[in-house]
Amino acid sequence: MTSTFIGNIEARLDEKGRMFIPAVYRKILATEESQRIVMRRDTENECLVIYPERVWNQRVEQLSEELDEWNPDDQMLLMQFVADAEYIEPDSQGRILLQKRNLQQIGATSDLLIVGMMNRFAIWDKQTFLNKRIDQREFAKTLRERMTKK
Amino acid sequence: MTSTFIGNIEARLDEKGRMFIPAVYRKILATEESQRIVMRRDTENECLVIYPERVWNQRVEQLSEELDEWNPDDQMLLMQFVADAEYIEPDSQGRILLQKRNLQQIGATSDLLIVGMMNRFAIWDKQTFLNKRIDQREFAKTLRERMTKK
DNA sequence: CTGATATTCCCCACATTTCCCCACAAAATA
DNA sequence: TATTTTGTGGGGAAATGTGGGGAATATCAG
Repeated sequence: MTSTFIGNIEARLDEKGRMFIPAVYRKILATEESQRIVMRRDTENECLVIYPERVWNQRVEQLSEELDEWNPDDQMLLMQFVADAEYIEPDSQGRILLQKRNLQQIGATSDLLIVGMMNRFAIWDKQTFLNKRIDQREFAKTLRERMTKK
Repeated sequence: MTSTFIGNIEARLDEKGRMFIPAVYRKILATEESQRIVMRRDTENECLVIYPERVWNQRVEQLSEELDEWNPDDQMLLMQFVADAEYIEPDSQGRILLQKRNLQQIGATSDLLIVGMMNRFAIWDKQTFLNKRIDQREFAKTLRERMTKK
């Protein structure tokens, strides 16, 4: 059983638009069969999601199975999902270069936050994430209510 | 049948922010298949919870099953649960390094208390725990009422 | 086609953090 | 009292995260 991406790690965007992938995450990526990773803006939130290739493939497959191959609307959905994704490759220091349009999509300043999501992880502008966060007490309450057996 | 985490043990935080895991607990951890452990602030109280990886995985799975994969609110809950956790690794002496933000979350002074919770255990600031404790008589009464068959 | 400009990416340098290791104190056990 | 186990405290090497120079490559206007 291998580790998963958990936790949140502060990261800085340098002048050249580069961001390091935390060593903890790099180690997990290194255990993957394929070293390639895929980045896509999240469908729900203002953040970028990074998938190990295997996980990306699973996700696309899941969508393909669920959506109708001969329904044009469904196919448009699938196409758009794929069209906004791209392979990215870390440099020799383990940093990735973020494009201006990607940065724009998440309203990036130079303070970013890398957030684990088990089989993948997300890049947020730090402040955006903090604003989005449910406050601790509220979080506990919602979770409690949601999980308590009726 | 393996032992569980019970009891409460005083622990000190050293200059570098390290805290030893009591030998009793280390022995229990050693019986786990995976040596990895996960730490997360507790959702309900001002303390840090330490899970053997197996127990952590169970918990996440439990949440995943209960929550809806395509409901954004549910996903936010799950993400926040995962985002506040981290793998921690004891050093060769069996100590763990606590980050400043973790210490802050529990209002840690240098006197801590390690409290068993069966399949996991918690780290409290000693004074915080003592304040939180239900007094003995009250405790007996509540327990009696709660357990008495109606 | 050519030169100017921007982009990408390799490399080196350095500050900071983490963690390995040793030494020893304190407590438990024999 | 001897001996093992457990807990405490640093020194310093190694890993990690930053930053930037500059070569190679791509982009583009004239």
